[in-house]
Amino acid sequence: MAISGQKQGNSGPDKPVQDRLLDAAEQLFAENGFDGASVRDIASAAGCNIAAVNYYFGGKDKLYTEVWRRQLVQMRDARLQAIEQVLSESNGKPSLEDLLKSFANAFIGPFVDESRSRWLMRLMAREMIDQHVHVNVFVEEVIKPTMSAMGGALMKACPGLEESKIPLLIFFLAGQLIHIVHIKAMYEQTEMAEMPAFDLTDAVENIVKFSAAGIRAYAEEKTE
Amino acid sequence: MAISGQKQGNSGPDKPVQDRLLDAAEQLFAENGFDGASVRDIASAAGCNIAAVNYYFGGKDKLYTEVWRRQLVQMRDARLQAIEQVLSESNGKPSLEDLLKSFANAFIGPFVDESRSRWLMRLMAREMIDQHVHVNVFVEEVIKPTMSAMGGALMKACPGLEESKIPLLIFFLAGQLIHIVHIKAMYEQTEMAEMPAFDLTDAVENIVKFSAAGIRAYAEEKTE
DNA sequence: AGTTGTTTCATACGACAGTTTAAAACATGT
DNA sequence: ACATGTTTTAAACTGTCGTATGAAACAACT
Repeated sequence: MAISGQKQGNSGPDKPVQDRLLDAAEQLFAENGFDGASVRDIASAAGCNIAAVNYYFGGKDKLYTEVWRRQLVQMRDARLQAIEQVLSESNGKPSLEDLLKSFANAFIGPFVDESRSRWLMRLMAREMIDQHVHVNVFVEEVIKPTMSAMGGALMKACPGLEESKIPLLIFFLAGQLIHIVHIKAMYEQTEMAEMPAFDLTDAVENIVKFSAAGIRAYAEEKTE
Repeated sequence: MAISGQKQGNSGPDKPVQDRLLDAAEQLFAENGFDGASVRDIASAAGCNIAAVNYYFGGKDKLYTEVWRRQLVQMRDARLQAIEQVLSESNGKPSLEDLLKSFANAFIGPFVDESRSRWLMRLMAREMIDQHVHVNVFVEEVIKPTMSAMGGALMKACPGLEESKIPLLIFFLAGQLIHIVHIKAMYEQTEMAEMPAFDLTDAVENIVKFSAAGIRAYAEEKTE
């Protein structure tokens, strides 16, 4: 069993087998769920033999964990980078709207980017329920860093904010963002007659406006 | 195959087989997912033979659909009733906070009520992803009636609201509510050290405050 | 050329899934 | 008591799943 020393083509359809497996698994797991995606389908989509997943990853579970971990770090980095960028561009004193908008776009970015993986949301939503990989790694690798960075940035954008309420406020923001991605997916799968069309970027703008007002309701508290 | 004419004991452990199957299936589907819950387990939990699910429901899929439909109507009724009650108690002019609070409690009520079914959220979250029963019935039976009733009530509580934004605002509210239920579930499954304890009723109160401010940001628009 | 270590392949294995079947048990009306 | 229709049961059927195996193909180095 060899792990290192690959050719690392990194482009084109002749990537190393591990990468092809990870890519195929990411898509199929997200589309059909952990149980719904068979090892045979994954191997077939990756253009290799069934035994490859056991040979390289030691089993279906390990492959899934690896797929998941790959998404986690990228998700966290995108969010952290978006926050840092807003902070640096505003010399440490960003407007609340700018911060929210940048965070929101980084948050839902992976879910709408068709070129990379628009199945990520389903993959993540499944994981929130099925818990194949322990919750702790998600908390430690994504939630905690994100909450910490975003909380700090919020304090700078809204100096009057009560610190103890900040995690809750971020939860509210994240909840709205996740939900509109779900709604968007629902719109794509059914003909919602008599209901208005759904535009994601428009929804994000409104979340920014909505949440900015909600957050300010907590910032103005201290001044009264 | 007989469907009608049961004893309808309606209490105690000697309910008709169909009901026992539905109850057991509801719990096991929610706990382990559609694939994770085997017909054998369900029948065993219901205290009857494996063939009963095919005999009475015509297959695992049909049983699942029936479980789901049973939850849908009850969910919708709880929400509609909460809205109507607030409207009647305030003679048609409810305060925004009262309306939001009542709706929020009706919304998350089924998810926290341990006596009835605290697995409902997982069941519903799964369904949002896996789509075993067509989305249309969910849209028609729950979303549309809820949006219609809540939208009308919102207009009465906030006369200045722009009507076209109302669906979006309700989505935001629902997104926050669903998310805190998820967060609550995460807290219960891991030891979130260094993170504050999570109280659902407290979170709901804050959602009311947060969303009331957010909604008013759209109500005061017309007056400017 | 030959040896060695790695990767691919077709195939087989055991387990468990949902469903079907046919007989037994039961209830009901005559 | 009998006949009739309904429900329950145990066992078998068919298919698919994840994994294991051992041989073939390949690459690299002596």
